[in-house]
Amino acid sequence: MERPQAGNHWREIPTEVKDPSLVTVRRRQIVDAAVKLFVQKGFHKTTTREIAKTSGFSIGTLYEYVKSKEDVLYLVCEAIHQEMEEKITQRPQNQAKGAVELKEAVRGYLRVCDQMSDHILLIYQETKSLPFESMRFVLSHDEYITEIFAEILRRGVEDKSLRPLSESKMMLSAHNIVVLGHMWTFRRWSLQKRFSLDQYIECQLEFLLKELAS
Amino acid sequence: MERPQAGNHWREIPTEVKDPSLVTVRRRQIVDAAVKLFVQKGFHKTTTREIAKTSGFSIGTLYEYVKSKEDVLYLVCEAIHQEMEEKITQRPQNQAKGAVELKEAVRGYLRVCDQMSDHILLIYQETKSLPFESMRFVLSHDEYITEIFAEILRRGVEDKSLRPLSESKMMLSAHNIVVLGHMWTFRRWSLQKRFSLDQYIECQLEFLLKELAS
DNA sequence: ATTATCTATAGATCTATAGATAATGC
DNA sequence: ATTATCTATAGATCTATAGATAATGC
Repeated sequence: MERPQAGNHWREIPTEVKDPSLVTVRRRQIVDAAVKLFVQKGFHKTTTREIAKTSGFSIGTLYEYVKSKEDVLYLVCEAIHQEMEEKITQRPQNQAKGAVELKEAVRGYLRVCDQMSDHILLIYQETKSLPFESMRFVLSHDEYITEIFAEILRRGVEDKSLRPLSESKMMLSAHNIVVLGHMWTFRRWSLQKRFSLDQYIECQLEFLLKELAS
Repeated sequence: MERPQAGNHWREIPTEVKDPSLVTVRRRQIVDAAVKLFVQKGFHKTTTREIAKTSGFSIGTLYEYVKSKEDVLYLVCEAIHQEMEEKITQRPQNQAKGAVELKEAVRGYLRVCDQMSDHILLIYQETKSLPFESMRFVLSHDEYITEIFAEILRRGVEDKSLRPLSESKMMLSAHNIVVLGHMWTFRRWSLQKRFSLDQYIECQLEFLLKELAS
């Protein structure tokens, strides 16, 4: 699964274990366990012992695959972002253009956010617990997603199905779109009183196209 | 300073100290110290000793004014919300109506968010660390702010300076407005590369009025 | 006498590692 | 022989409290 953008590589986390495929398997176990526990109780209230136990091995083994508890958090953030990027970019590239492409992309994106709401929430809440370097890697993911929408907007402006927009306004609109997905996750208790996912999507699209359509 | 809404009262946190005015003074010291520390290093990485020391008294004294560390977090959230509500509702009630009132209110709100960005961020990141009951009180603040904007939208629709909107779409738009302020805080590193606060406000208002103006 | 504050620490963690054991492959 | 895993625990916290001291007001 190639990363779609050159600048978007991940940090190497050191391990004591030699067999790379075993590292992959065990770290997947660690990530699955940790995601579950962090979503339930947050990073700080989860202990390394719990992570090890839920992963299916001992605390000693856990520390063969990571150097610290913060490494686990980084692996979790990385895995979540990879999953999001895959889901977003692997949408069937239908041939739509301009405003129609935008609608399709926003629909797809908001569905992904809905599926991954716990994970998005987790990242919002725990990113600041990462060491600075790791945090920068995590934040760059967000810029990447924003850039995807900026590109679609540029194409829409070019083919005149969207009204003319300065580069800055295009970026702002891209940010707004990304945030539409996040707000569905962190305001869900409030929003879901009134809206199903589909209603939310269609209403937001209506607003968005009032803003942008030519 | 009357609370502007009846349903919007705060939790009582028990104390061992008899003199209520002393409790007010000391808790203000605690909140000021804790806000500073939590913004810097987060709730979990801040120790009760640090809070006591920064407040200017001993750990023993701290525990005369709160029962637990989580009480401190609750007091912090409460103080931040009070400050926000005051700043938002005490805007000079100019006589503007409809779309103009909306613009003024959004401008005022986004300025408050800019001033309080560290605090808004803090609440986003640490609310889930509160015990359930406290969390509900904190979340109700958000609904209150949203309702302020919903009211303005209703008036604008009524006087026809805004286009007709169903009650649901009005609520959604109110949520969107509230989130405009929050996103300025949690995407500031990205947004401030391109926008000053004033530019951000005017661009978002332009988008918003394209959506809503009649 | 009562209230507020401080010092000292009990008790309960939790992370990370050292050293022992089991499994694998030559 | 090497690699992976486990057990047991060192060492370092951190929260919350008990009991001692100082300050206040009658």
